[in-house]
Amino acid sequence: MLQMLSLRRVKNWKPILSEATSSEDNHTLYFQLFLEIGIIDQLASTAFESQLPHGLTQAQFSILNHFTRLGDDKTPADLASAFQVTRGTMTSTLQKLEAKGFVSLQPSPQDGRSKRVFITDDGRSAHTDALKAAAPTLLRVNDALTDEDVRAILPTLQKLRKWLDENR
Amino acid sequence: MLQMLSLRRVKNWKPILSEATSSEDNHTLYFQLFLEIGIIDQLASTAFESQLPHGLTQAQFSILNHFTRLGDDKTPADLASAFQVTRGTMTSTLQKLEAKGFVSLQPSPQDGRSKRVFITDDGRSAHTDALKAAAPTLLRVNDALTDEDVRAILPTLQKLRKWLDENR
DNA sequence: CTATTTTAATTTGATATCAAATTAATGGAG
DNA sequence: CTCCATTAATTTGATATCAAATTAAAATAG
Repeated sequence: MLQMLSLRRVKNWKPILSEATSSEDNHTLYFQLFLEIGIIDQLASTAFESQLPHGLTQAQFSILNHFTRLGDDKTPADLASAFQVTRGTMTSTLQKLEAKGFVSLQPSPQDGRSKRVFITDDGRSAHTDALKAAAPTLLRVNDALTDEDVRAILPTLQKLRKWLDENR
Repeated sequence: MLQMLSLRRVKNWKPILSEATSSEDNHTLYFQLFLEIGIIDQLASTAFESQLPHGLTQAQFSILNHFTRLGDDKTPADLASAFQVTRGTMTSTLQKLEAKGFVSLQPSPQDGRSKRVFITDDGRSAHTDALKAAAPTLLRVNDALTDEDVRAILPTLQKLRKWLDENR
């Protein structure tokens, strides 16, 4: 499937030595985009994780965050799919969260193979603590970008994210 | 690279505070920005890494890419700092690259404790192979974004990346 | 109904990474 | 010069993750 998209069939393709609109190939432009995004993600993730309370990893925080927004009562398989990790990884992450008392796992009434995962009151509280801890660091980014900067680029990033999510 | 340990794994995020103060608006705006960036990075990295030739990991490719962009003759400590990994991790990654013949490590003439890392001709060639392998996938993104979309957001992303890099 | 296939969760073995300990070399204070 | 603190790289032990194998239950085919 990917092979069908040879260079010459892609819209906006230009010969390498063309001076038409840019000194760089399209693929270089996109590579640059993903390189910037990758560096930003790495720097931001490192900063964020170092502030998480209760010994939470980002994986653990992400699950609490998911539950507070979209509700709990999910299967481990649901969560593995939502976060795009293997079920084995989700088994491990949920065991860590359960050991901390932040989620509760119960057998599924409908399916003897399955389980249902719920967030506990302590889990909700830990999630709130994490958001509070992260806020000051997030707000420091105001030294680099204005709100208008962010609002100007968010729609394009959302468009890209949705496309990547639907075309993976 | 960071796998699930990342903001980028948090899908379907929505602001908590619909009636927030401007300060709270701010932090949710920036949280949303980093979530979009994180998800994009995760999806793009997964797609990219699966196409890498020569058994290159993303960490290994990143070093070859760094050398072709910014020049080689760096110390392992320089590279560890540039990529925000520990020196132990960099030791390991460089050993893998050296085993493949893509970099060469030489004792520093100035400092008996230190080494200098160089990219080899095979390393440059592997880097080119990787870019060629990735190009078709990168260009598919043209289905989601125009070149103008990308050129419009790149300066803001660069500004953010530079600020994060200088303020970590 | 029984046998087979599929699915859910877990376990196992491998790898990438980190933090902390170790080794070796440098540089500075006396 | 000698001793001590610092620095560069590596090693070690731990953890998060993945792919593949395993176990148990459900769904399906005959």
